Amino acid sequence: MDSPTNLFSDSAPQIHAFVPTLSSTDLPGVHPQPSAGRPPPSFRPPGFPLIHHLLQPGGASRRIGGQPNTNLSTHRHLNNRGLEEEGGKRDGQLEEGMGGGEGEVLEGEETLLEVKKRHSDAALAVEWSQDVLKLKRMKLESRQRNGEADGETDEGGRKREGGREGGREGKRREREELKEQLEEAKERLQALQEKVWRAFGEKHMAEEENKRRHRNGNRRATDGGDGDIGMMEEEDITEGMYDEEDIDGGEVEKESFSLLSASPFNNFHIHKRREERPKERDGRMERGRGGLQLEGVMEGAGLWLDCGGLIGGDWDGGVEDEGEEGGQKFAQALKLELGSAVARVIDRVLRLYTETTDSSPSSPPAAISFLPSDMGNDGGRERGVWTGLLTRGRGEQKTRGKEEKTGGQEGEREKQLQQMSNGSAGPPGQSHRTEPSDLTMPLAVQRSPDIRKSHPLLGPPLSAHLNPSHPSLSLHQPSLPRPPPLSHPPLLPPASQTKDASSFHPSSSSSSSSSSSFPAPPPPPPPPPLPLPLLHYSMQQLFSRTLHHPQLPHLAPSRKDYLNADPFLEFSSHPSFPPLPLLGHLDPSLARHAHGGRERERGMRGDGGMRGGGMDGGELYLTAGGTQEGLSPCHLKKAKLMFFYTRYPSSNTLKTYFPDVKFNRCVTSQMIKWFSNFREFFYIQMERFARQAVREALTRDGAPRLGRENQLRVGRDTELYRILNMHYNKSNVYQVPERFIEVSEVALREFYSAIWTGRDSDPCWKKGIYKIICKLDCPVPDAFRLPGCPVG
DNA sequence: TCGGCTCCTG
DNA sequence: CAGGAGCCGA
Repeated sequence: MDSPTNLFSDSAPQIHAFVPTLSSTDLPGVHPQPSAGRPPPSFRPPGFPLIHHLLQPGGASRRIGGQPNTNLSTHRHLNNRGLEEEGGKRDGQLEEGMGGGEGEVLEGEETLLEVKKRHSDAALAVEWSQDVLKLKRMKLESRQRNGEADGETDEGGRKREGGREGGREGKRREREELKEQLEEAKERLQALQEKVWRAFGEKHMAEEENKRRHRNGNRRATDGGDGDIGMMEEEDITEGMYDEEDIDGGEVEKESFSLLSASPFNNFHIHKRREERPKERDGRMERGRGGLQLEGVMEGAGLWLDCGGLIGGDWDGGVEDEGEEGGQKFAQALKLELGSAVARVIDRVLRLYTETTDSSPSSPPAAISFLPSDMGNDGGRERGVWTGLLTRGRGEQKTRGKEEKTGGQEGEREKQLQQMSNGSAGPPGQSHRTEPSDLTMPLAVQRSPDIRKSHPLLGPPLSAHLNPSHPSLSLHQPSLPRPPPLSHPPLLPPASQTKDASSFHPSSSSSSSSSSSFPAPPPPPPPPPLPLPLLHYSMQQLFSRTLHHPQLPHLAPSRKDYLNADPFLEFSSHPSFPPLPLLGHLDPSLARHAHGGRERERGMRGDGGMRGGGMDGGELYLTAGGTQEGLSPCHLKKAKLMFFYTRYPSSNTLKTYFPDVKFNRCVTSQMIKWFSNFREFFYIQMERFARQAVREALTRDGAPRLGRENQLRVGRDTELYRILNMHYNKSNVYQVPERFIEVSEVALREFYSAIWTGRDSDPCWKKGIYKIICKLDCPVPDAFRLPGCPVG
């Protein structure tokens, strides 16, 4: 978890995919030129298939050459492209041909496979390519017939039977036609092949041909054969092919630069790519040019595909025939154009929005959120941050020293705060609390830098990826020295500590001061489970507002006002976090589940509800006097944030910081129970990571040294930090105070020490640790004294 | 006796 | 996260 800038910088390439410079014509895979020499027979302007794709609601990813339904869809496309001219007479060959001539195919395929196994050198590539072209053609023919059959199931078996009869009659003639077409296609494709060959070099093409040939063999076996090619033992081979394709089909497809199969927009591949992206990024430049360009295409596509069923949907999967390539290219071009256009619109809207919020007088300066987290000095600075959020200028008074010196003033201030909270007008933020659904890491990784800059209050991201060139980095990565911890001397790791640190320390610290000087970005932390590109997020935002609350747009102008009115809302209603996790995929019905049943049952509304009406579930708990009989989810979130400062709050402390709660025995117990649960989680994690560290220390070198303890740290780039942040600061809109990190480190080391020395055999071994941690509480920032929910 | 805490369970 | 049991100290 590190500076937010880093994560956004990391996502920059993907965002670039939307900039106009990457228009569809610039994309190699979309460029019309490569298809110039392609056999045109089956190409049609894919108007209908395109729309068909766009209208695919499910967005289910389809694997190439995979399941029958995949083929069905593809066949329909072929059907729709006017291949009907060959008519029902071809239907008859669907089964007939498969039974008749497939043997040759398989024999040839066996031969090819054998050859492929024996010879991998480039010299065979050309020869193979001819075979591939042939097979491609066969496959296409087969698909056409299959499409005839599959695409018209509505008409029942009658037409099929009729077609079968017609097929018998014209069987001979059609074979001749097919052969002619095959020859024609061969020639054209061969010419094209030579072009490609020249362009990309023999070796590369040889490999690609090898792969493609293999894959084509698979598909042909899968799809059934042509009329002039026999079929035998198909099942066995096909099964094998399926297996093989399951295993490495995606890789083959990804690596191949196949002009015959320009279908890089494959969900499977995209997702696979995303998983590999971190480690691939470095090596990508070293790949063949074709591969590199294809990467660009795929990256761009990935963003759209991530929009789930919105538009990417079903259209990319498995379309691989040259006959469809034109349509595919058209679809890709349109998709990219749409993508860039929508992205521009979204960017504009977001820019407008963020300008209004940034220019609002009560908005904190951008730098404030990235103040060096030197809460270690007592949290005073952090308090300043919070106070700055609440009321401009008040934060300046909040240095620790001043507070101690001006206790009387603070008392007055507290009175004022209490008045604010109990005033008849009601706390401004009370009615605007929000419950943003959080998707911390994934978003953070891929959110736009612009967004991030405009919303500096976002918590630190997890990733340690840096883009030092990013303009905001200098602002937000101050080089202030890390403050000394309060009570416990920090067991700062030695400078030499690196990779062999414990797993909760996956990389060098980039937090605060020590990290910014690291020359090279540390190894990336565990990748977020669901990276969310900006577009996805933006679309989610737009859809969550428009779909859930279509009336919202007209409320947009007033947003600035109520933002100013409620400082908490600076966090809570911030659009920087999607209201819906990726799960939703822009589908409101799905997104509804993402908020969790309990909160909804309690009257907690989704993000949109709060924004639209300024209502919040918390209001349901309000009594006439402005306090609540019960505890709302907002209170829970606030309590979690308070846990960053105090692990063992007293009842009085709780009453002080929850002025809007009407405390009774039950409520107090519940809140105390909350903190008890917080502690439990905290200690469980500490113990878990400490044990892991001990294990690793033992396995690392047979003679473990206690010096390893020095590597026990909880930097913002560690897994432990990520877990803690996710638990207590799920929406990640609050900057975890450095103080808490230090406390966590102390706890971790205490656990480690206890486990290391075997003290954990004592049933009460944790009590001593509890006692230590108990003393490390620090004052909660005054901002928490305000009623309401700080971050939603 | 009561409040608070930990531990366990669901 | 809540509920309950058990423990401890005021």
